[in-house]
Amino acid sequence: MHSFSDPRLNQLLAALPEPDWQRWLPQLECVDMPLGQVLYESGSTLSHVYFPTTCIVSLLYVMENGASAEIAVVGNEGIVGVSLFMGGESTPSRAVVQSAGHGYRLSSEAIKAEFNRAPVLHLLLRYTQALITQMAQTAVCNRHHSLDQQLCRWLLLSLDRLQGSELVMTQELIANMLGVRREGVTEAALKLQEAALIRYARGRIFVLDRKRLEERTCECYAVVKKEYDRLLPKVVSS
Amino acid sequence: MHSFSDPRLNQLLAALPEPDWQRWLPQLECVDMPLGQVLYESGSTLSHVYFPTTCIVSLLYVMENGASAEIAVVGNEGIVGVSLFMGGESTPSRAVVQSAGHGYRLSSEAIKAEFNRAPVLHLLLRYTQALITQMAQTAVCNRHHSLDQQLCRWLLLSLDRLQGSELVMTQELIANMLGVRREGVTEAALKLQEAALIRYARGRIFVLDRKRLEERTCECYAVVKKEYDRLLPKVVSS
DNA sequence: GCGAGTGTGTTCGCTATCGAACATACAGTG
DNA sequence: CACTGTATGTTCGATAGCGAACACACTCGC
Repeated sequence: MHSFSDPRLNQLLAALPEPDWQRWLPQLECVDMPLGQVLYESGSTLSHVYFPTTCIVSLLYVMENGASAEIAVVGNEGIVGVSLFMGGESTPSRAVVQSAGHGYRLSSEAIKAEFNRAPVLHLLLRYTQALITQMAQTAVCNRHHSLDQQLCRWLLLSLDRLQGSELVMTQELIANMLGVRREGVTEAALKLQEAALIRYARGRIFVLDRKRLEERTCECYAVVKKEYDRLLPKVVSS
Repeated sequence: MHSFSDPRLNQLLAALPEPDWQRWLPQLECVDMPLGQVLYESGSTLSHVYFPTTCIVSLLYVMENGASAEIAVVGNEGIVGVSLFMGGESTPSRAVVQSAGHGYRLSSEAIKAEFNRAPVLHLLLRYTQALITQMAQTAVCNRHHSLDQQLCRWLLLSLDRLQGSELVMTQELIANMLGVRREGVTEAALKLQEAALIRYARGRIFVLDRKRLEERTCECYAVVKKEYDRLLPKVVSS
């Protein structure tokens, strides 16, 4: 028994009309995506687009001084490497696997060829608009909301892209994503643990009370969620 | 003598191949864009896309409590209303004229019809990628850089979208855009004035030393600038 | 069962920004 | 010219998050 996941766990792939799907299938290549793997570097020419199935990928901007901040997160609802079909070939950010799992990839030539066929295009563009919303909301949240709220938002966004309620993730890594100090994350996480919203231990976080996390986060989470729901095809629960 | 500007002051329109341009021209409608005009509201269905020629438009997210933050700025290099061709029809932000002037607009039906013709598409998508970069960098900047640096960035981004070196803009408005207090902008602006980088008086800001503004801002400005230069057609100086 | 490495908890002083309140000063109106 | 509104300047205490340093504690490999 191999560990390859069903490509249609990715919602964009799942939403492809049958003829498109049949054409894509032979070109899709399953790839293992271990924690920390870099899918593309800032400014590098992308060779593939990635469709996560069971992993989560962070889009990070890495500053000149080495500090970084997550500007968006992509899971099985999306695609990594939109700059390939947006026409830029590269983008000044890095894509890193934030939660290990699998995904499928398609070569840049294949995606560009596909993109020149109209029907597929609209689905990918709608997804891109949702991604834009997530970025915009990240900007707003960074400006206006507390670390506590941002941690809740981050947990929820990650949770939405995984099955189950466990995240494999250290506070140090979360701090890198949010662009804050690790100590700040420790304090915020302590509060959440004391309030029995989450429980964690050495790199594992269990979400105990999702509902109250949603109450505790800022409006940014809901705005992004609503926009993904609006723009992307409904998921049939598997 | 009317005050209508040449539509080809907009760089995207200017970059249209001749046949496309001939087809678009009769559909373009010149519109006056006074300070503060709202081109679209959060969530509303867009009726037109706008091509600024001599104005600047801010894309703002307005929070539940009424506070706002600018997530991107569009001038004669771009187009307002990308969600129309991205497929979403609306977006959870507001577009407001930040600097008065003129622009041209195209009805949603027209832009969608045009978008289904391949060649035009690539130009608009490349622009959209540049816009995505601006948003991502806004998120990073909000997280990591000082108000002083952000003010420099904002001035430079605005300056790039105007001819001349004067901005008509109060500190209060800048504060709204940056999502900070007006007093903070006053302090930062004072420093810049004392250093003779700018001079201002009652809603007019004169940039005296652009070079040193660039030295003083964070890397975010250069990242965005470089990406616009890379992705968009070269401008022929008029 | 020991040690090294990793993950988490705690503390302290520091700084940028906030929130609120108030002062000044210029510009257009009548 | 006086009045009014708008734009800018200044101050004060409060606070969130930073930077640095250090303590503890669990886990894995030997």
